[in-house]
Amino acid sequence: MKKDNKPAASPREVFKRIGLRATPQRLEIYEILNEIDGHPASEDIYERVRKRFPSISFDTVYRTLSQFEKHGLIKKVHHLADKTRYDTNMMHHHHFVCVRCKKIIDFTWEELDRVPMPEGVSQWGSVEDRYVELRGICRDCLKEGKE
Amino acid sequence: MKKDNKPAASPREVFKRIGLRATPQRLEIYEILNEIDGHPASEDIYERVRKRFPSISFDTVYRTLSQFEKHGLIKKVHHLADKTRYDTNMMHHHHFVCVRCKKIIDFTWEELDRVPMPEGVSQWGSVEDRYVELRGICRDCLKEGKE
DNA sequence: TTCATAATTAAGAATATATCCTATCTAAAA
DNA sequence: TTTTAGATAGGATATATTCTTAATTATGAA
Repeated sequence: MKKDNKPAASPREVFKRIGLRATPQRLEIYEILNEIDGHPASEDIYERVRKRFPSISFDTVYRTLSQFEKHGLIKKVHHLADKTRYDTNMMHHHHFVCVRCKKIIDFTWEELDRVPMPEGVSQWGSVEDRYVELRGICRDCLKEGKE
Repeated sequence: MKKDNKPAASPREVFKRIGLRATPQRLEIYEILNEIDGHPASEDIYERVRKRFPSISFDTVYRTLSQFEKHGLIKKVHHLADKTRYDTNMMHHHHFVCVRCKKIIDFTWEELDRVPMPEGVSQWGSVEDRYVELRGICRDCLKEGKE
C-alpha cells in the first residue's frame, strides 16, 4: 500500500506480479485499503466491501487480507494476535519476536531506553512505557528454511 | 511476578495487599506464573493448573489472569490481541498505542532508528524490523478519566 | 473468440479463544 | 462459630477465524 515516492503501480499490475487473479472482490478490497485511514480490523474491511458486494463472505475478506499480508502489501500491527500471551517478567525489557514460530526472547537495551522522546508525543497523551520489538526469523527457523 | 531485588512477598501478602482472597486455585496459578518460563498463553496455564485441580474451569483461569494483570502482577505481551488489525502504511514507522481505547497513532523516530543493535542479537536470528510502541493513555481517555 | 482449467468465491459449518450466567461454595472478618 | 461478599465450576454464549464443498470465473492456450 502507501509507499513513498515510488510510482504507484495499478492494482492489476500488482496482482499480476504476485500471482493473484484480478477479481472484482479483490480489487475492491485493495482500493479500500488504499483509501482507509487508521489500522482497520478485518471486520472494518468487511463492512466496507459489503457496500458494493453485499453477498461477500467473511472468509473472502480474511483470505484476501492474509494473501495481501503474505505478499507484503499490508502488515499486521502485531504478530502474536492469535491469542493473549502473558509476560511474567515485570522488569523493564524488550522482545525479539520470531515472526515465523512466534518465539519470544527477552532482552534489555539501555542505550535505546535513553533516547529522548520524539517531538510532539506529549500532545497525543501520557506515555507510560516504551516497548521495542525486534522482528525477524529465529535461529531455529532459519535452519529449517535451509533443510 | 519476577521483580528485581525487592524482598519477595509471600503470595498471601500480595493477595491481601490487592484485595483478593487466597483461594487454593489462585495460589496455584500464582505459583505456576512464578515457575513458568517464556510467555504463556492462558491455555498453557490452564493445562498446568489442571494437574492439581482437574476440575478447574477455563473461566477461573481467565478471570484470575485478568485480575493479576489488572493489579500489575503480570502483563500482556500485546494490548491489541483481541482481533487482528492491519497496517496499510508500509513506510517504516512506529506506534503510540492507547492501552485504554486501543487507538493507534503512527509516527517516525529517526534518532531511535539509528541506535546500533544491542550485543548478541545476531545469535538469536536475523532481525528484519525494529518496531517501537509507546504505550500510554491518549488525550481523549485522559479527559474522560477526569469527568 | 472460445475453451479448459486452476484459482476463487459464497455459504455455512467448524474451530478456537474468551466471556457471561447462575447456583453453589468458601475465605476471612466479626 | 457465624456471616457474607467474593470466588468457583460448569455450561451457555459471544466473538474471531478457518475449513469444507460445490459452484463460479479469470486467465492463458488454442
